[in-house]
Amino acid sequence: MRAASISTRDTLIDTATELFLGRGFGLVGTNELCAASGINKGTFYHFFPSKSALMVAAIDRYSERFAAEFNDIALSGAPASTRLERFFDVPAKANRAWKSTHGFAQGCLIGNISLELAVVDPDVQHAIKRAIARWSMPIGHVINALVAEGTLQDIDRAAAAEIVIALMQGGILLAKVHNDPSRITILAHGALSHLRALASSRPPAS
Amino acid sequence: MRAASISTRDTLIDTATELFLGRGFGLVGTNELCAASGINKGTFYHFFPSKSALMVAAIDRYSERFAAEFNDIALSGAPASTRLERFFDVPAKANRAWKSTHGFAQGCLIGNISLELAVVDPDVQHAIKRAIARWSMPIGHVINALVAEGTLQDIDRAAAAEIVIALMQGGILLAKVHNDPSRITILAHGALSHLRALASSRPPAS
DNA sequence: GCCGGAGTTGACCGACCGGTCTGTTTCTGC
DNA sequence: GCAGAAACAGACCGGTCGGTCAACTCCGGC
Repeated sequence: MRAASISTRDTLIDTATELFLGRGFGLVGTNELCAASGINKGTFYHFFPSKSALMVAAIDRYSERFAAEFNDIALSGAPASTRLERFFDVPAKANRAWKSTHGFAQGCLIGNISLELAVVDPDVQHAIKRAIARWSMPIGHVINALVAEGTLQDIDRAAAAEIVIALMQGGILLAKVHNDPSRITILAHGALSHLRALASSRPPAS
Repeated sequence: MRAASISTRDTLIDTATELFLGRGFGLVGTNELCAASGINKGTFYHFFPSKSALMVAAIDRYSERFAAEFNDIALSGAPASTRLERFFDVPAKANRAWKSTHGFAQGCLIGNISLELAVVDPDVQHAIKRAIARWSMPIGHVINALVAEGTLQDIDRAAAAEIVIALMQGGILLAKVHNDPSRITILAHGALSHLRALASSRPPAS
């Protein structure tokens, strides 16, 4: 049935996200993927031409899910500096949820997979760039607001948004190593100061 | 001969570091490891009980190499704030060197491998914690100096050092995604401001 | 001068890898 | 109610995986 087929594909993507988050790409096999999804090999390759194609789909869905949460924050009525800090709650919350069900902090699919496949598989590389671009938009929106209200000097929005993403990723790494999701939030406290220093040292026109 | 045996082990660790940096742990096989090292399977398992034991050895050597460079910077006569920024030159330089020989930015062995194996293999997890502790020492030394000279309010040294490491890791991720090692240096500019914000919001006694 | 052990070799192991193929079932459009 | 496509099943493929093993070389100590 068609409805079931869609959910089969979805199930595959969701379990893939779970497993790849836990052990990366190379250490998770197609058999395991199928078993965990409750489907057969043939069904797997009916929906995806390859294992790495599933990885791309997982990255896309994963990045869209987070982008939606970032958008909600960006469009909320809170003060811009508050919204900036709240962005960090998104990965922090996801990490806490994961930890409560799996027992350990999980990290970020984008950050984690980038080494393993970014170089080897161009499609994955593009998916990762797409994810960062998606996340940069709501974050850039808030940075815009910070500049407009004078909290921040004029600054390259895209570069600043990526700095924020980098701060998150750094925090996620600490969270993973120490198995403590609250480390992500700590990084949030310095984000605005960090951007301010960047704005004063590197004008956007440079 | 004994001399050759030591260098065989060293070769194995060095080529493992190269290969793991390029494609992670799971996607690099023992056969490839042996072929690239110019040795045989038996020799591999003469020196290491398992593939992941080699990973641990590679992490240890890798972290020691960087720790030595951090130490040099920490003990140099430069102003403390300059030393803080110079820490970021270490991964930036390594990334540039790698890019010039391999054509792409490589990332960091510790940051990259932590997802793949941190949970699965406790030995690797400990090696990663060891690496971060090693790096925290010279960085903490400079943070101490910043506090002593009044540039920074009193702050939890260990936590602050890990923040700096997190900033580096975030920068390394950007460098990898954009294949541009200079992204690491950009993160350095805001490091001091970031720590200052942290110091004022979270006193060390908390 | 030979003995023991470190170093090294490469064939070999079963398990599992990603992926293919041939069906069978189930839904949909007509 | 049937034709055709989409969904699903699962046996099967060659190859590679991490790891083992028995044999051999080489060298320092006695």
